[in-house]
Amino acid sequence: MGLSKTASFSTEQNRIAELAKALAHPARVAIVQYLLKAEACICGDLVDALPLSQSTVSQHLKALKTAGIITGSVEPPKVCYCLNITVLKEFNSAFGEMFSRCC
Amino acid sequence: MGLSKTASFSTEQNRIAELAKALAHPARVAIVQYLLKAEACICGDLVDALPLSQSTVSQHLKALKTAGIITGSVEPPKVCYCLNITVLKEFNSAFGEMFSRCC
DNA sequence: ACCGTTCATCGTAATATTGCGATAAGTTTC
DNA sequence: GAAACTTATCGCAATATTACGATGAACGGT
Repeated sequence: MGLSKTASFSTEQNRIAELAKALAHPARVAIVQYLLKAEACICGDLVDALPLSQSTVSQHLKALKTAGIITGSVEPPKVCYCLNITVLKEFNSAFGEMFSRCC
Repeated sequence: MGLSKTASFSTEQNRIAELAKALAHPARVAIVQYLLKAEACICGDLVDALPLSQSTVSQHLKALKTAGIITGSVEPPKVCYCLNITVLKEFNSAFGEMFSRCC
C-alpha cells in the first residue's frame, strides 16, 4: 500500500526513523555538512553550492526543517539557515544510545 | 523525475545517506533494536515480534542487509540474523564525525 | 508604484517505497 | 518421495519521494 504503519511502532522508533529519513538523501547530507563547516548560519548560498535547482533545494530544506534539524530565520532579502543544536544532540543521543552497547 | 542524482554527490555523502536510509523506517529501527537487545544472533522470531507480514519483514531485512547493517547466515531450517559490528562502527564514526564539532 | 532579488509553493512527471497475498526455494523429518 | 517448516521472491496496488520549471509572495531600493 505504500503506507508506513506509523501507529504500529513506538514514538521513539518513529522519531529515530524520522531523523534518519531527514539524512537519507545525499543532498540533505551535503546541506548539513555545509552548515557544519560554516559553523554559522548561512544566508542561502546553498543553491550555488548544490547541483540542484532552487526549487529542489528549497524542498530539501523544508524536509530538514520539518524534522527539526535546521531552522530558518528571515533576514530580508535572504533567509538564514542554522543547524538546531538541540536536535543534533537528540540525534546523537538517540543513535549513541542504540549503538553504545555494542561498539 | 524521482531520480536521486547520486552521481552529483561525493561517495561519502552517498554512503551516509545510504546508512541513514536503512534506518529511515520504524520497522527497520525496531529490527535493529531487537537485535541489540538480544545481544546475539536471532533466528527469525522477527516476524512474530513485528506487526507486519512475513513478506514485508523479509523485505526490510533485505534492505538492512543491502546497506550492510545486518548479516544473515543460513542455519536450517532457519536463518540467523546478526548486526554487523563493523558497519555499526562505520555508522557511528560517520555521524560522530559530522556532529562532534558542534555537540 | 515598479523592479529586482530571494525564497516558497504549485503542478507535473518519473521513480522509489511500503505492504500484502501468493508462490517458489531450501531444508529437515517422516 | 511427501509433508512440514522457514525464508525469499514475484506481482500488484497505494502512497511517497525526487526533480524541475513556472508562478507566487515578501521585501528593499529606485
